[in-house]
Amino acid sequence: MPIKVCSWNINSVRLREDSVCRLLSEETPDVLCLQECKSPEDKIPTEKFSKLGYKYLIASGQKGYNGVAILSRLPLKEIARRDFASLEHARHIAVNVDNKLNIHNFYVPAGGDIPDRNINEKFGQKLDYLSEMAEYFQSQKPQKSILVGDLNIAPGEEDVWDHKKLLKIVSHTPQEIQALNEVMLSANWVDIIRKDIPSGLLYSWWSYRARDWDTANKGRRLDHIWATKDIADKGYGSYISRDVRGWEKPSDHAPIFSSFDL
DNA sequence: ATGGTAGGTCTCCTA
Repeated sequence: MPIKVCSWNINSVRLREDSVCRLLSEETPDVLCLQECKSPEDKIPTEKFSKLGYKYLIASGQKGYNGVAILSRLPLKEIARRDFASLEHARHIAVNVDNKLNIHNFYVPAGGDIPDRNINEKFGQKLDYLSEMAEYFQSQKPQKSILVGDLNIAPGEEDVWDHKKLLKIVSHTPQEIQALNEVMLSANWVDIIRKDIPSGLLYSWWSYRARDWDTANKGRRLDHIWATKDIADKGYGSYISRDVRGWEKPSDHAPIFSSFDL
């Protein structure tokens, strides 16, 4: 049986509980990885998710900011939660799914506005976070693993609406793209979304600030699904549900999907 | 060059 995985920055799981239910009903992923839950673990709603068959939830939460969670209809076991860059932020959780594969769910720091760590502390924290991710995976040598989440970096020219205009904008600077590449090389991760959809513009995020996000289409591909090389060939059928960005009271991110035939 | 919108710990912080 293939396992269908979804990653979605929900921007408040409590405000968008019904949107999560709608996504689960319409897209039926086996595992849903959420970021920016903005909720302590014990205040994440569970009842409606459970009624839809998603009985397993493992989360790392905090009040007001950040927060990651994994919802599943297959059994989950927590295998890690780490405080990369010692920020004391809830930005990582890792689980084993049904003894078949491991999933790391990340919410990488956005990094502030100015891409210079001497002026902007947040940019430095983002780079540190990424280098500690790389160190971690270098020592772990993960296998049969998936890494998903809002990595807050759009690495490719076709992952942003204007490559040249965005080169100095946090999320698309060469420095961040290099740091993300180091993470990728640390465990031979393969970008499954781009393996399945190798060319063409592809976005998963559109700012709330655009007057008409759909027409302007100034998007970025900030959300990712990677797999270790040993199972990369088993990944298929990736897609991004752009329609979800147009739902009532939307998150600024669209959910992304890949399936794995394990 | 600027400012635009959204969410939560809500006149301030984060994205």
